[in-house]
Amino acid sequence: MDILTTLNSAQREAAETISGPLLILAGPGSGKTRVITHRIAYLIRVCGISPRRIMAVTFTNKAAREMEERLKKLTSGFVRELTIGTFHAICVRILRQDGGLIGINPRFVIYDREDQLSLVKTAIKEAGFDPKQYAPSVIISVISNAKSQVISTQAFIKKGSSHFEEVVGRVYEKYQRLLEQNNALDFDDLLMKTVQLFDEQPEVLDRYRKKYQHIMVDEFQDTNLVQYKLVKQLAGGYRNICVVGDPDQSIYSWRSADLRNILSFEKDYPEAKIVLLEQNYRSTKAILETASSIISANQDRKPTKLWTENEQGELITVVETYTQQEEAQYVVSEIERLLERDEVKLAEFAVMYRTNAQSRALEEAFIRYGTPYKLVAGTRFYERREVKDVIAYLRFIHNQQDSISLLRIINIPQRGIGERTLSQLKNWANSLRVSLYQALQLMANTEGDKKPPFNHRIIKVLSGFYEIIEELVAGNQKMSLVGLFDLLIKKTGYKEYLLSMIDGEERWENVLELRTVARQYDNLAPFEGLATFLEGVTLVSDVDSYDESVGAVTLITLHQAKGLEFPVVFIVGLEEGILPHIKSFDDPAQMEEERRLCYVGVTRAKKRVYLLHAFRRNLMGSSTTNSPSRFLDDIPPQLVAGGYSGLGEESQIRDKSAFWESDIPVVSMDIPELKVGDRVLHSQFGKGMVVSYHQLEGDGEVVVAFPGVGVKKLLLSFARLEKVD
DNA sequence: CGAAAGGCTCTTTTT
DNA sequence: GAGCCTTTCG
Repeated sequence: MDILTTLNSAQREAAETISGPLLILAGPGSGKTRVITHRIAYLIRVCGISPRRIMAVTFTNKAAREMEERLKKLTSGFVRELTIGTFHAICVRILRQDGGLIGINPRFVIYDREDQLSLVKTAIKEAGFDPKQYAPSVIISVISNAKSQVISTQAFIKKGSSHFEEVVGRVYEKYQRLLEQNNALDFDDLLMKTVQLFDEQPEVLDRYRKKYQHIMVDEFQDTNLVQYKLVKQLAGGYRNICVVGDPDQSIYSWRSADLRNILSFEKDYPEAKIVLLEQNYRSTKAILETASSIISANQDRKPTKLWTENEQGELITVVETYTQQEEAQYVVSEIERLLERDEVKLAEFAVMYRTNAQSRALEEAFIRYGTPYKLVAGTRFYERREVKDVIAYLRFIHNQQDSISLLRIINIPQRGIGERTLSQLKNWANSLRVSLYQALQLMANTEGDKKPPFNHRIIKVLSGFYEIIEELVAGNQKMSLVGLFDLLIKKTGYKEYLLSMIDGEERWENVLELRTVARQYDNLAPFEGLATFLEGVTLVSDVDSYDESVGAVTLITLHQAKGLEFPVVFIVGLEEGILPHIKSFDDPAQMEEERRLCYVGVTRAKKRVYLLHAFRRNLMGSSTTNSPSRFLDDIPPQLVAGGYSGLGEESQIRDKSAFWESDIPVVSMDIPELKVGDRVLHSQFGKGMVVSYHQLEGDGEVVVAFPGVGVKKLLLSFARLEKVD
């Protein structure tokens, strides 16, 4: 019983309700995660339910990991057999295990957005259309939407009414056939095929139903129809299904998430108990009131009664700057100001924005001030070319039907296999009705008039590639993953290839980082290691690698910020056209989602909120002027420092502009000559060593490793580095 | 065949 | 401003 003593009465009720359907409507900061973890701990420790009979679905892998950590503490250990993960991760496991029954080869690879794009392009062409006339990305999103609602190709074609739908229908059909030929599934397939598996194989479903006595789903407001169906299938036996969500935080409708799932839940489970978590433990009264005033302007919602016992707290700061550069500069100088007052640490700040492009101006300001920051989406490690190349090799070694990977790697590093060679190979493979790789196999293993009609040079280069792959495939039978990795680099000459490039060093380091990731799978059996590794690298998201313990300011999109919290939050770009985004202007439902996005941002904050907007902003080269976001109008002036109520037509900021400029440190002092390996002294970070050095006009950009502090990118003119011996 | 240069189009958010 | 595609030249 002691497990639940730290919970308030509503939380406790939610945690104690273990049988039957349960809907928890949890406002921001209401201890939702606590309730879920404590509920699971209660099931295990008090009710004696085996962890193996519990499934918990989270929104990100990171959330799953954290929940597991917390549970380890609460249950003193034995959570290993718990099924916990995202819908996608859980479905992959199910399909590898049982997908064979609906014709899925367990060696399938998962196609990401980029792979999808090239496959859809092929599909469009094969269906006899022009990819320039029908944007592949649009077609992908229509197909994805269909899959999210478990609409098969046949069903799609049947219901298609417009000409466009007919086109998509035919492309959809081709696309699915291509996926099959490549033995690949896209993200949506992982979910849709699992639902199909359960539909078509009742005895398999029955096995899973019997296994999972308790199912919990977090972030339920952001589930789509296929996920809802899946939950419904699995919970069909015991009906012990607990879903947790907040309609006001639904921000993924563009990914086919459907708020109506909450209504469906109440309808499908009329006996469901509903628990409201309304006490907020996170934010000050001022912040909560600001958030409420923003969200209450939405028409299509039920009113809520969020409250907090926390103090009133600081007023909200609303700032208009002239440009986005000044906006960024304000953020950094304000952070530096608060840091000096010693109340807050670097990691306690977050800067949030609507679009990734906005991070650039921020980054530049952080670099200029030498203020450490971490960009959550920034690097997109797994989308880097060199990382994708190596993964494509590994993927192809795992599954030689994967022609998308084959086409990616066949001429990297350059082997003289160009477009013409490739089209000859394709034609020959098509005429024999075999895959590209089977064609290579035939070419290498047949003699006489069975030989392909290629000239000598082409046969030679293609054979060269084929032999490398064969050797690697053989290696995968007996080597550890890292062993295979190293063999791959050696046989392909990939390291030399990278190092011959201008930014080769950095790229090679990324490959080494990927190798470090691979090491985690090294203790698995040869074949298993590669399979698990590939699964892991395709299903990771940017937030998954986000580490809050790093001492740096967080730069993050509003979408990614969901579920996180920070003492101080800056939201930038509160402008008409940005937040709310221009794409939502003609659709009231989308506009409401923009508002929820703003609400999510504000409710991340514990102590202080800054809302910024710029008068002038550069978008795609040209400069635009935006008026302040309509969301700002909904904040009562008494909550805003200085009683902001819109600056009106005559923006005062133009006069202030000079003030901001004077705040920029002036380049005047001597700039030390530095080179890699030099030791330097920084007034704040102490002693460090120069890791890289870039000469700029009248300045220099250095990356310095400060022991115990971390790696920092600095501009010499601002960082005031001193060279030491 | 491949590197380099020039011209085009878009930009929301992502498992 | 960048990424993608096409064209051109070696």
